[in-house]
Formats: sequence, C-alpha cells, structure tokens
Amino acid sequence: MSETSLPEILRARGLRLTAQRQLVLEAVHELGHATPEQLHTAVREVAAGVNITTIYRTLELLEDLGLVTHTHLSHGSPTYHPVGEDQHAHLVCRDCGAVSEIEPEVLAPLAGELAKERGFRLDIGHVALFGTCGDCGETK
Amino acid sequence: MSETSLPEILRARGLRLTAQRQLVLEAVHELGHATPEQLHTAVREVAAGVNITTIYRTLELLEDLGLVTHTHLSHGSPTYHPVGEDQHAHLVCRDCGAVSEIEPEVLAPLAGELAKERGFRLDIGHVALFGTCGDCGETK
DNA sequence: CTCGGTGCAAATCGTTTGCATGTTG
DNA sequence: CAACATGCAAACGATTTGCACCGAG
Repeated sequence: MSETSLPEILRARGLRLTAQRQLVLEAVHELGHATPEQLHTAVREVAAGVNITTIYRTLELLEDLGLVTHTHLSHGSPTYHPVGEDQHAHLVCRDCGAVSEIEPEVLAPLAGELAKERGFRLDIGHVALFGTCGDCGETK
Repeated sequence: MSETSLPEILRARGLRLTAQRQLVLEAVHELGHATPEQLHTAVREVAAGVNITTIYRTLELLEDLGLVTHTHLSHGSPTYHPVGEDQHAHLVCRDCGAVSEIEPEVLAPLAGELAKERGFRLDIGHVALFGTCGDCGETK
C-alpha cells in the first residue's frame, strides 16, 4: 500500500536496485521516526555487513526520490520517516524529551494564514514544536 | 533598555563578571540570531584571544541565567538570541535557506489549542517552521 | 563488461572535557 | 588568597569524502 515501488522509481532514473536500498527503506517504514544510527542497527539485524556510510548515502537518495523525509527534533541527529502516509507534526517536550504527534488539521489554520500573508507554503510534515508537555508542566 | 544588568545577575549567584561574558552577551544582542561560531568571530574582532570553548560555556551560562535562548533552524548549529525582547518564531525556507520572523500573535491560537487539548505549553520563542518561502514558491 | 554502489579508513565539523594557569572578588 | 573562569589540547560523536573493489544490469 505504501510501497510506491522502489524498483521502478530507481529504474526510471537509471539507478540500481540493491539489497541495501530495499532494507533501508523498509527500516524507515518499520521504525517510524528513526535516526540514521537507529536505522543502521535495524538494518544490521538483517544484513550484518551494511556500513553506516551506506545508510547516510541511501537516506539522502531516498529523500531525493521523495520516498522519505527528515525532521530535526530538538538537538542531535535528525529523524527520518516515510513520505506520503500520515502527515504529522511533532510536539517535543524540552524537559523530558518526549515526542508526540499532532494531526495536521491543528496546523491547517496557521498554514493558511502564512500562505495568505506571506506566500509561505508550510511543510507540515517537518514541523517540530517545542515546549513543556502536560506531565512536566504540572510538576512546576 | 534590554540590559537587565548582567553584573547584578551574576553577583546574585556568586558568579564572576568577566570581559568575555560581557562581550558574548553584547554579541548576541548585536547579531540577532547567530551560531556559536558566528558569535566567536564577532567577539574575536574585539578581543582576539577568546577561545571558542569559552563561547560555548558562556552561552550555556547565559541561557541558564535566562538572558539568551537558542533555536534549531533546520540543520547544523543552533542559533542564539536574546530573551525578553521581541518574542518571535522563525520561518525557514528549505530551498533558499532564508530565515524570517513571525510575530507571536500568529501562533497564539495554536498555542491556546495545544494548551487546552494537550496541556502542552508551547514555547513560542523556539518555534521554527519549515517550508517554501514566497520567492522560491513562485518559481516552481 | 561497464558503471554505479558499497565498504573501509581517514578527514572534517561541531561540541565537550581535563587540566594547568590566570583573574575576580 | 581562594574559588572560579579561561585557554589550550585532546577526546568525542555525527557525518562526509576518497578510493579500490564488487555486483547489478
């Protein structure tokens, strides 16, 4: 369902289908949001010899092909997730680090206003909002 | 006006006032949003010997004191800016990299909804929204 | 058979840490 | 004078690059 046929997309560009590319794409689908390192670990469980370098290069390729995207959730490494499926934005708690998702509808009015007033097309899938989550907020 | 008296805040905590701390704080005010590296360059123009390590340590301190904050605008290094003054969020164009500011009012309704539905207190000053700016959007 | 893809090692970039010396209060 | 701050060098984690070998088409 979510498979937009990697082999075909690759062939269309004269690129080659390799086990690594399939495995990385699968891992991105399985893990939801994952850092390159996490993807590396996941892929290794199936194919032990895969190098982290290949993960990076493949992610760049897949992003270029429009199959995955990445978001920066606060600090550290970016996280990758599949394109197309459930568009969603992220809510990141600065205290406990928890990440939750919010539905795109919540951002729709904001996106509309930015488009109208600024001509800015908001990329909802990449939105990360920082703040304090309910749990951490109560304590204080 | 924006000077909330660094010397006093430091003294209140038993910390010391040094030339470096004053210079870094001034640089943050001057540059608006700036990366540690940019701040280092700016400070160096006045005091050549200041080490990048000191920039990092000082930024951490100033942030702890509530005088500055940082935001992650897409990739790479965080950018620091003064606290207190104009609270603002950022709009980052993924194509040309341009960063513009938006007034907090635009985010107020969203912040309100998140607070009500999730108990999530949005930190407006840290918001970075990614998308395509007007100029880049036209072309496509 | 050819060219793109991969693995490996080394280079790079941003940031952090340990330690000896310098400076503020 | 004592505690704190700084500079310097080395350690680090994440990502990138160069190059020789391997495998898909």
